[in-house]
Amino acid sequence: MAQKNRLQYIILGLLNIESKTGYDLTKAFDSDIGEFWSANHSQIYPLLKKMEENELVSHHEVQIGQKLIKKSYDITPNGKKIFLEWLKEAPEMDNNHDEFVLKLYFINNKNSDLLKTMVSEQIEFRENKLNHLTNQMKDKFPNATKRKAQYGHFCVLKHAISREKNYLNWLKEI
Amino acid sequence: MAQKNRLQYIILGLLNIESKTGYDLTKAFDSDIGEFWSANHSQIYPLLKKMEENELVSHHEVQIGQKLIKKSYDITPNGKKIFLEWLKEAPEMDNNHDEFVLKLYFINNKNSDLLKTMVSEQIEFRENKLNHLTNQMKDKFPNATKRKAQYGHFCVLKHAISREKNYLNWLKEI
DNA sequence: TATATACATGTAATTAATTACATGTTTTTG
DNA sequence: CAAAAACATGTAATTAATTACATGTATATA
Repeated sequence: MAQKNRLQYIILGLLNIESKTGYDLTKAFDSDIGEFWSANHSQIYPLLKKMEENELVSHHEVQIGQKLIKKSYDITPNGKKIFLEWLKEAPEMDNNHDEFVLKLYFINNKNSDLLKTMVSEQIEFRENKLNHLTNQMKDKFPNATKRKAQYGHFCVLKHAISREKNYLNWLKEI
Repeated sequence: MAQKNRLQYIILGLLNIESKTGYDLTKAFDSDIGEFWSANHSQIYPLLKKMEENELVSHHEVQIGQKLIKKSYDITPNGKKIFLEWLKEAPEMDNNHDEFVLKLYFINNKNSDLLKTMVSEQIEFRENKLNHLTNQMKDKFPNATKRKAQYGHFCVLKHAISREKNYLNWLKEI
């Protein structure tokens, strides 16, 4: 694609919290981060290698059981520097690539059956998502202490929830 | 990237309205469609060529001035079929890749100066965007007739506006 | 104890998308 | 009329990201 190397910064951000293996990082995209970003292990492993060459991360080996040796990656001082610089830069604004919205753009007949089906399916989908997100919120931020400890994450989740609510309102108006 | 060929469908959708040149298509991403999707001419021209090979589009030549010959592309019956099939499919949901949100995720100190700067800069940015969008709305949909004629586009713009308002509310809460 | 599931780590092939390179014509405007 | 801006169309190099290929270990469970 030729994007702005965002995965690299996400990896740095996650390693900045604590040492992680490629597998741990991969899993992060199935849970927390996965709520708003995606990545595959087949992209993560080679990138970790490249980042190690560039001295943004290093790794130490951890023996598990009899044979298995895990590579646990750590952020280097240089990695921290690069990460903080990125945090401080103004974020790039790229478009919301929402395929539902894209499709809708091409539908000009207010009364078409296709529009009705699309909208009602989308409503169902979004309601499920909203449900999932509110559960996440209950699980992860049941009290003020947790909200403070991970304030950024809390805000992001709150954002996702209000976005879904707003999305649903809009859908119902159509 | 290995995405789902969405640009191809956008091109089909735009050609389905009327015959267009590569340049016209490119410009579409600076105006209407550009509000929520992006593409470069260096991606559009080769794709048009490929789509012509696949018989989704064809072109006819139009002489301009003395020397210049424009290629105006038309959607083929097969192209229309493919486009409508795509419209009917359930849209793929991919993540909102919002870099501001991503950065926020990594900031856990509620009182940090960085957070304050980031949020206030983002508020400014989003207010400009909201402003731009409401102007678009006034320009393009001043009356009910226009809203009906391009209902999809109208809905998309309304969505963008309500999304920005919601985004701003959320930002101000932080 | 067999077996399924989760853990763990890679590479290869392909495609999508950006940035930069490259060239020429037509129209507008000062 | 000269110059700038907009029109017009491509290619090349690079990078990002997905899907598929490939292999093996450790742990939980039936």
